[in-house]
Amino acid sequence: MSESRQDIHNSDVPTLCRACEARHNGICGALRTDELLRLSRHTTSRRVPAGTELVGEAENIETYANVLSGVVKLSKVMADGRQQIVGLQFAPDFVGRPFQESSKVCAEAASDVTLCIFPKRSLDAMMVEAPGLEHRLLRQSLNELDDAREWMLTLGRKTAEEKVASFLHLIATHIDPEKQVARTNRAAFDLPMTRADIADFLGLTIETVSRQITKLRKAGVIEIEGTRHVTVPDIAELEAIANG
Amino acid sequence: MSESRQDIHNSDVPTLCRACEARHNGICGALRTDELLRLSRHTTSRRVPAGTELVGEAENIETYANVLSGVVKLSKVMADGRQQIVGLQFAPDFVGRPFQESSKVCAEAASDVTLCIFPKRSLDAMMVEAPGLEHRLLRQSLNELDDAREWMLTLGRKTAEEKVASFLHLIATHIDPEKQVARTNRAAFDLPMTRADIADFLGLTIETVSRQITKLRKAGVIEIEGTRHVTVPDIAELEAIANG
DNA sequence: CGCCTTATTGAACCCCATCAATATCTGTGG
DNA sequence: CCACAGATATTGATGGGGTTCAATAAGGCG
Repeated sequence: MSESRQDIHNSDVPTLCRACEARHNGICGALRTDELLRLSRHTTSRRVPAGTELVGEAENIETYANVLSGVVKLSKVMADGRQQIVGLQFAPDFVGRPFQESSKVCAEAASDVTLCIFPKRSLDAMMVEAPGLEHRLLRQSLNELDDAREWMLTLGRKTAEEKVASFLHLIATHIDPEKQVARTNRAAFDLPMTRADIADFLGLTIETVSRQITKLRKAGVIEIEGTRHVTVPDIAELEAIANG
Repeated sequence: MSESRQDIHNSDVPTLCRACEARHNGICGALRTDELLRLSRHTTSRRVPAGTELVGEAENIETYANVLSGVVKLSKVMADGRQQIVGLQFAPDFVGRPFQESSKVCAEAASDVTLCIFPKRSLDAMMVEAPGLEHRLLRQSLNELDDAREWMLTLGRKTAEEKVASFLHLIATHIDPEKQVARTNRAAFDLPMTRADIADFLGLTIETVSRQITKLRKAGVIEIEGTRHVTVPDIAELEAIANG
């Protein structure tokens, strides 16, 4: 879990990584200081504005990345344009698909995003030497699989109102990597994506999303300022609606 | 990919494993002969009839398993009974959730199933020694994640007809582990599950599934004998319908 | 054959999509 | 600072795909 915890304050650790590792619990935590240093030589930190396409669907992958801030959306598109968002990556998630030449999804910055980008080859090579890396990746993959399956239940069986409530609950509990599962029953945050994105995530239309948000607002389950800022006075109530 | 290929015919390999490994490409392929032998001491092969619950939702996990034949369904249930199947495991898939005490899904035999069952502790211990095991598990997890995301598109954006066509295509291409992606454009197979299961997999009702199957039959896309046996004269056509 | 489970078919309804109009937000330039 | 324009969001009216309720038919197994 934290093999390198004592390394965090080691002055040999790249500054970029120190700032990251101190707060997050990403895959790089599996690396020893010297490995981290080696990887960081080919690493660049980058800020990209919302809407930037990081990897196209069926496109060859040359790089991996860690999300440092913001939200990355993974989506799939059908021939006739129908779109479905199949995953949201928050800090400190790893973005990439090892063992595969090309991506089966499109990765795009949903909000403004800060990324730590490194070449596929570098990490692939390091995976052979440092088994802890594969261990971390396996853990994250299994968590993502749990999330994906949880979302399949939402997509397949929930009503529009339950879907929107589920989405708001997801964001409320994931947007801020600092306060892990805060014990307060209250949350305030900015929606990291447009109504169109939310609709594509929920398998709904923009109009239905808008109507359900209005409905939740009028019912006092959420409060909204502008179109993006949401306050949830009672997260438990929101969760109850999300789960029927 | 096949580190132990030369071991397959080694007489030291447990008979159970020899029969399995020869045909399939499961996670045990990552083990050396002596490791395989050690694991096999705690391993039992078991046939279970359709409907057998293997792991309950939120139940503690004591064992893992490999699917040797048949289909295992993974499902989630809401408080009010709404159900969604979130994964289908075919031979030689691994069934289990490492790094977690309890399961977030219910695993149940969809058809009659043959399993190779081993204690969680045994494999967990072996994962520490044999890094190749985690490598295999990572590969399978990433593939399952790809599958889950593909299915999210189906659940969120496809019509009932496209969903049923997608399901039939999935079964046609996965039911028989022997003939990997057969090059013929024709397929014949038995549906491994009831209409109720299919509905729960597609996020539809039994009635809608039945109507869409009838529709595909009348259109000549599929032929049906009894309620289970399906023939697909033109898989490409089925796939075209599945993808809009 | 007869019983029970599973599947099909029919009719009415409803939730969400679609089409359409209006409102609000955002940022840019006068 | 305000006006304007394009993008984004809300709200309304209508319609359709899938659900629901109900009845009939077909398998499966003693």
